[in-house]
Amino acid sequence: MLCHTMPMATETASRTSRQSPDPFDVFATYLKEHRLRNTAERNAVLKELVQAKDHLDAEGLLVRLRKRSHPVSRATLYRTLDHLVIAGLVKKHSFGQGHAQYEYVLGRKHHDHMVCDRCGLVIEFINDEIESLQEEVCRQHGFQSTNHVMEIFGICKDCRSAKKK
Amino acid sequence: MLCHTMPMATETASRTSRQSPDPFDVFATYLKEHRLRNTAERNAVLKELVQAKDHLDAEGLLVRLRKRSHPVSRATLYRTLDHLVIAGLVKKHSFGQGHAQYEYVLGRKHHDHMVCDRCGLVIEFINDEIESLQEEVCRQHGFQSTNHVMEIFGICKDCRSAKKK
DNA sequence: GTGCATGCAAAGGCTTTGCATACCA
DNA sequence: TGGTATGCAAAGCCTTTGCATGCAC
Repeated sequence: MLCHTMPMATETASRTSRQSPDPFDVFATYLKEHRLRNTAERNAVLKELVQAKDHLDAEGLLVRLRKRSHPVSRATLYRTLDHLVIAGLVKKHSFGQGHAQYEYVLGRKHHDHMVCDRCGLVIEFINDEIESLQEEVCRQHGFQSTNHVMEIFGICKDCRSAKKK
Repeated sequence: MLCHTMPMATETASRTSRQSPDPFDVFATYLKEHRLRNTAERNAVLKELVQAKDHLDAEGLLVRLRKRSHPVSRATLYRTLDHLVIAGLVKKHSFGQGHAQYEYVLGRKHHDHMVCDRCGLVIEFINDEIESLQEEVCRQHGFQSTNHVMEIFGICKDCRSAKKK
């Protein structure tokens, strides 16, 4: 069975190739400007998100932090995530109903998501035409957009062929 | 307490210019097909959603039901909402973080939303070009879309001018 | 040293569930 | 009448918060 590893080229490129700002520097600056403290816990959370390839929820982050870097309490995790979102390093999504998912976005181009209802797979895609149409719509309504989300739910390629059998 | 569950003919007419299917009929059919019971509570919830112009959350529905038609318990409300979503009469959104919002959609064209971060205003819009681009993206990925959501967050016209003053 | 940050545990908000009773089919 | 639907209250889940202690600045 074929794997769908197709248009991820864009993604890998945007994350690694262009020299994007160092997340820890950016975070340090944010913390300084807001007179917040640069702690090991805060950096551990950021590190885990930078390393993660997928979207992670709070529980997943907690587990990884316990295993791999620096265990952190739930309270600190949530408080840190708030800062990371405000600082623009991380985006918060609510695909599934119930728990939020977090994604490291610094230096990455805006992208949208397809989410498989069956296996939970998240496919990212970029479509500039859609982006510019969105801006157009905002202009028409005098709406100043700060953020937008597009999510397509359905059944992914693999689940579709699995179903047929 | 009196509960009359039938003033729907007028309703449907006023809501849509095109003759769209009667929601109560559609629901009744759904219930019959699934061997579920056609109860006053279930119809009251549907009625409230049909009448509502805006997106409503569970709490808002509960309040309206208490005041205007037929009081319903939280448990029944949520259980009924699930059925309405499955039946395709209602869509569930999670704009705000925390509580879901419900919207009656039967016979309405698919549309997307702009949500004002300041005042909570929800503006609906339709853009066929975006729709077809979305379908195109799905085709490219072999993804079978069942639903999609586009939300633009930001500051609405009114809040922008209010801010300037 | 001064406060903010952390961790713990408890509380919060929304939603779901177990169980006895009510009522549709 | 049989068996689902309802309502109540309690529990679940994710997230936030209060408070004493710890640590960055």
